[in-house]
Amino acid sequence: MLEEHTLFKKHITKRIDLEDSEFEQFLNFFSTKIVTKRQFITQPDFVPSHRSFVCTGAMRAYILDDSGNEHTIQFAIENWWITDYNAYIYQRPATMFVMAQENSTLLQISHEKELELKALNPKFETFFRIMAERSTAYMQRRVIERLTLSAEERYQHFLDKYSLMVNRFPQYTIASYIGVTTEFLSRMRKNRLLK
Amino acid sequence: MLEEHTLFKKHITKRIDLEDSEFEQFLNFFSTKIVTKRQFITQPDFVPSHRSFVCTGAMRAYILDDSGNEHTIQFAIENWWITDYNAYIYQRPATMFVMAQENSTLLQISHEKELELKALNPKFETFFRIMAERSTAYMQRRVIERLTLSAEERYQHFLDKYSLMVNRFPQYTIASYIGVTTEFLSRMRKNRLLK
DNA sequence: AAATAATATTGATCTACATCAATAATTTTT
DNA sequence: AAAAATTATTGATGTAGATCAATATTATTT
Repeated sequence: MLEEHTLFKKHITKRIDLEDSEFEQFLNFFSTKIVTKRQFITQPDFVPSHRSFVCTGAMRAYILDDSGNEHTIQFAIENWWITDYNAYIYQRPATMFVMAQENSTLLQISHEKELELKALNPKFETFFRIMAERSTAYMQRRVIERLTLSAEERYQHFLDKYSLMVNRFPQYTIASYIGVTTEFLSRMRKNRLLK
Repeated sequence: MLEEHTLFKKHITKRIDLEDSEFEQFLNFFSTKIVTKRQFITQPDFVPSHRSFVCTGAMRAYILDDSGNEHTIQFAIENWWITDYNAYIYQRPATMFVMAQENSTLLQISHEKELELKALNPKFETFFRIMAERSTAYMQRRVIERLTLSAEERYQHFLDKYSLMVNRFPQYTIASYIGVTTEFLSRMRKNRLLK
């Protein structure tokens, strides 16, 4: 089995218990896609046909507001999933860009195939349920952080939780993820050094 | 069948296709709970044992930050589900209060029962998957709104989308949901009148 | 190794929103 | 119908973080 498939298998079987043959069946619904740095896999106004699992590399989802500012919605490195979630599940035109931040290898499943897959075996349905539940929980934590923490605290949390991301994404993308300008993040970092 | 069960049935069967007998089975895992205004069904430090569906009434989930300020995480009126999501799915101590904002009737399922239920019939699993997916999508929209919209715009969106909520929850709770102080929301409302 | 493009820093200034304190209005309880 | 409790408004003032513009640094391409 290919190296990236081993990691994918680990990822899946950590969440649901599968026979080897079941995993093979699961895997068969996915196709490999290679993207190069700065390449987009999703763009506004196009319905995103796939959900992507990052085998190697780094991806980022962001939106552009009316003033032309980027706001990072999600980062994804190895073993993370990424897509324009709203657009994907409702099969509506995307509002996000999903871009390769590094050359990346993805495992992709189409929306149609995903429906088939879930119908095939209740365990597969369970897998997607668990993923969705955890995503909700994660998003809710993000809402809570935004409501209750200062910019500095949000940055510290980011460093604590996503230390692996910090060095792989430009600083301005992290600023846009925690909800500050790149200038302000720069100043916060300077202040920390002075202390 | 009781009136509230009819609404519950509609809610479920809108998402998955069930025989009457299957719905009866589903319903059997739930118990009815009546709560009076200002009563808490979840408090910080206690593991929330249940997920609740509001048959009648109005509930609100909020957290208290270090300065003692309330931040509303979720509103729920008829046909909405509510719980401390993170705490419930991971069965950890809650960080939220979930409080009755009006006298309410709830249909509750315990975490244990929910596990049983999902194992019983793949359709039930599908139901929870769909719910979780939509919750993720909803939460993500909220993250995006917070990143891209001004306080006024967030308030307008709230009015547009949750007009039914507006008159059933105190204004300060709406302020805390969109992420402003009650004073500032009051001022925004005044400015709108002047225009 | 230059040239170019992308990213990060710094300074000056501005503003959206918070804080604090008082009062007014509304709802609930007795 | 008062009294008490809860919620909403208003004014004065403060500040976290934004904006704009310039420059410095780092990474990428030729």
